[in-house]
Amino acid sequence: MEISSKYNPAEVEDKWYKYWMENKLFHSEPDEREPYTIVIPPPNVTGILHMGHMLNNTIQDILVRRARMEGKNACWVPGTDHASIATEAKVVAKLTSEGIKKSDLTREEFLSHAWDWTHKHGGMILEQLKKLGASCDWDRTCFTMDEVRSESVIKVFVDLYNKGLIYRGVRMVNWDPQALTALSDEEVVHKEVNGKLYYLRYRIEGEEAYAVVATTRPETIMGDTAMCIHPDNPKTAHLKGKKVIVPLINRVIPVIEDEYVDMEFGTGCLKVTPAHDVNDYVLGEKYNLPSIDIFNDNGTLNENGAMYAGMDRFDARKKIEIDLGNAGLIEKTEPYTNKVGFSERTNVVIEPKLSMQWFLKMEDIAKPALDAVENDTVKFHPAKYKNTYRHWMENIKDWCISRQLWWGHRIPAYYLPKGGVIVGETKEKAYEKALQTVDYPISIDDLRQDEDCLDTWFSSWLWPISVFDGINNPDNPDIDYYYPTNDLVTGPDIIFFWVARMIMAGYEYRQAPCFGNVYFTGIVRDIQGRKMSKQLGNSPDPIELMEKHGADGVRMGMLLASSAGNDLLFDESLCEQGRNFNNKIWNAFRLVKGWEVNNGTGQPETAKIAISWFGNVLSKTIIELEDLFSKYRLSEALMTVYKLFWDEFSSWYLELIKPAYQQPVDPATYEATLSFFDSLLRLLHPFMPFITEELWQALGERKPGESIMIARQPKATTVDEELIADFEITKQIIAGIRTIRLQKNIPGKDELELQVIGNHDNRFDSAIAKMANLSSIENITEKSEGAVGFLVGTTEFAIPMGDKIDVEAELKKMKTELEYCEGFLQSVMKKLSNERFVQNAKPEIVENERKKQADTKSKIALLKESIKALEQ
RNA sequence: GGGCGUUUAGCUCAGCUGGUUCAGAGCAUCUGCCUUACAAGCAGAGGGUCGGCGGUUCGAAUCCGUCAACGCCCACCA
Repeated sequence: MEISSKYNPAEVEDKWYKYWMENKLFHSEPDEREPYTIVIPPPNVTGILHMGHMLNNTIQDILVRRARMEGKNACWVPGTDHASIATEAKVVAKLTSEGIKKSDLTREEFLSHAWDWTHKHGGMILEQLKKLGASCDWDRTCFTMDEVRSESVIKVFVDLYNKGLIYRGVRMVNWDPQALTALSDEEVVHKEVNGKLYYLRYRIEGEEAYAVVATTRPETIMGDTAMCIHPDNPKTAHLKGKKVIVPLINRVIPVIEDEYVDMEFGTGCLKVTPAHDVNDYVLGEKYNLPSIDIFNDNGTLNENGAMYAGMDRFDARKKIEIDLGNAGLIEKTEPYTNKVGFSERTNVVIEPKLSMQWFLKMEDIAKPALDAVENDTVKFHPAKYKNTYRHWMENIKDWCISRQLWWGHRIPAYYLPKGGVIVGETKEKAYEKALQTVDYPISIDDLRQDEDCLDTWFSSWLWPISVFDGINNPDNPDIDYYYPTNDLVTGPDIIFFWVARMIMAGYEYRQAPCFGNVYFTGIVRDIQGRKMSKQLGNSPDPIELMEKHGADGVRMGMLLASSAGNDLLFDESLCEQGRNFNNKIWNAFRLVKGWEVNNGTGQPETAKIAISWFGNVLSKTIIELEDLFSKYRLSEALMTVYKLFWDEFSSWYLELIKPAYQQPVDPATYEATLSFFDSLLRLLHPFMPFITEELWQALGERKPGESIMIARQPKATTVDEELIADFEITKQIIAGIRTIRLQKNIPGKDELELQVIGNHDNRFDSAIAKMANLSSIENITEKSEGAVGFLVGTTEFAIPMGDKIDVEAELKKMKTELEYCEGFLQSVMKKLSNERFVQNAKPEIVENERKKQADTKSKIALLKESIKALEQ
């Protein structure tokens, strides 16, 4: 049969993915086997695949496929996230482009647009994951806003409310003036911004003097309700008990004293704007100050902004600077860098704003979740993230869970006509409850549902439970079987958003951890170490990459770059390495399958050696791999299999057993080789699913529906370490001869004679002869004249050269070697003559040094002899 | 401002509890080969005083201190 010398992924990948799907090989149902469960970190429903997804899902697929091949009942649940704020923003933008304003639509109309959008663009990312080979159980695909998940979210909200853990209150929250919603602290990113520090003059009431205040936000002076000084600050002591006048608007405000004020900063005077600064808010509470809100929700100034009403906050800042300057009320300005909060989603400057929001009390539910990670019930890989986690959990603040959005789970709270709120899973249930609590007649239509919806993470945190319907039906067979899940693979950037909260939900609703291990991937960066981003245009399109290099090639490229716990610098050339490896496997297969088997052919000695040696190397590697997988060192595991296939199997084993051109192979060797190949494909399968399936199917007779996917991982047998070590010496001898060939320009076709001086194990001589193309191997006592030699251990090997020898070059080489050996011997002797070393060091260490000493001495003797012989 | 982490070959990284798997791997580089599986390949080779300084020890890439550079997380100093 004629097979191309290049592997063509495009021809095989879709075929096998279809085959796996048709045979339901991804699907899992509870049975008597041990379960292995992963839930996917749900990507945004309308998102498209980027390199971060590629990495994350490649890792999950490797873990799932490996577990499946270990005989576990593997289940990888896929799904998507409704991504409340991001999706709503996209829908609003789309409507705007069509000339439709959100404010002109009813909630129902808007949601209908949002669902249209979701159905049109949704789920594409899951289709893309199939290209990667992801072995998800697609029959279990979930969406955070589908019926079961929505019901779960509402149920949990009601439950937590009834437990007294959810409350409603006016708090200072992070307000996004573009998305027009509150955000949790985690959704705010602080960035350094170059701005100005303004020194503003506040006239002291009844005096001609001024008190000067330093601020970065002069536009907020209209909201000032006090000035604050430190009680012990001599510089500001003259202001005690006085009142000052707010510039421009001439409102009189008191001077209060609090130790919060930093005496060193600015002028020692602080303007207090309780409505627009978190610290000022605290001061306002403490001293019972009025709070004047000067902003509209969209960041423009309201009627409290006096002559600036209607202006955008940043325009107002510029205008007020001019006006204050003209009025002589700015003492000076200086350049100033400070940290400003930005919305993670819309990237606009966050405005601290007082508003009524829903909160979840965190302290109690955080406790078991903190312990679980501390005592490794939930293990973090790498463990360094335990510190980050602990710090956050120990300082946890209540979670603002309400969002002023429509796209999401609407808060199941219903307001009564005469005040008060009832929380219930449905309006009907709330109404029933209301009838019991109010003493006036009401109809169900009198109940008005809260307009807000819940933070997206309020549904994601239930994910490991809700995908198995464990909230609505806590005793169903799926949740009993699959929960707790085994591994979670995600990025450290969402450790607080998601990971921590899932662990909390796990303890709150299952009294058990939601997963055993969390594998944190690094961030995918480009080769220069920059984050991949649309703006930079440095992010390759994953689909194009897979079309170019094959999914297996890209998977390998991703993994090669991702050493455990570090960011990865991704470069397309890594995929080329993956593709090259695919070709290597492909061609090894072509070689083996091209052989003719002849029952009459006897098994050569070299083949026997090769089979025995490689069997041991294989077993040894299998054991190594088990260890690496147990530590989640996947990149190293891949490298280990890579070297096993490329170096040990292809370069050594296959070359050893390869019959002469157009000669048949004996059946015993052929069978052994097929069996090794089979094992190698199984070891490789979790990393490169497509090519391994293609070749495994062609390697032997397969029944319909059979697949390498559900074959077992090969098992290790006992390992003969000594045999492996001895063969390593054989490799060195062969390499030594090859080096001489190269140096002396002797073609591979020319047969050589090998002379051995000293101890030599001749078990592998036939292998040496074959691999180095020798006509004879001879034990002699003295190297013949005109032979070029090399040392392996303390044994000398030599090739007679006749007149080809370059005496000068040989001498130089040997003298260099001698010099090195003498230096080495000296350092060993120095150690051994140190009494404290001999006394204190472990006996085997000392023994080792003695052996080094003896070996080096005999080497030196050999070299000296050879040099003497040459010099004659 | 606090906390954590990183620094080992040109690049990306392994080196756990100090001493033969201690100076390693892959890629890149260099040399010679189109040898009938594979030139996207084969064979071979070179390359690092383990960030700087100090200490502990018979012995330090490994433990301690300190400095430097870089990265990440957290924090209300206007």
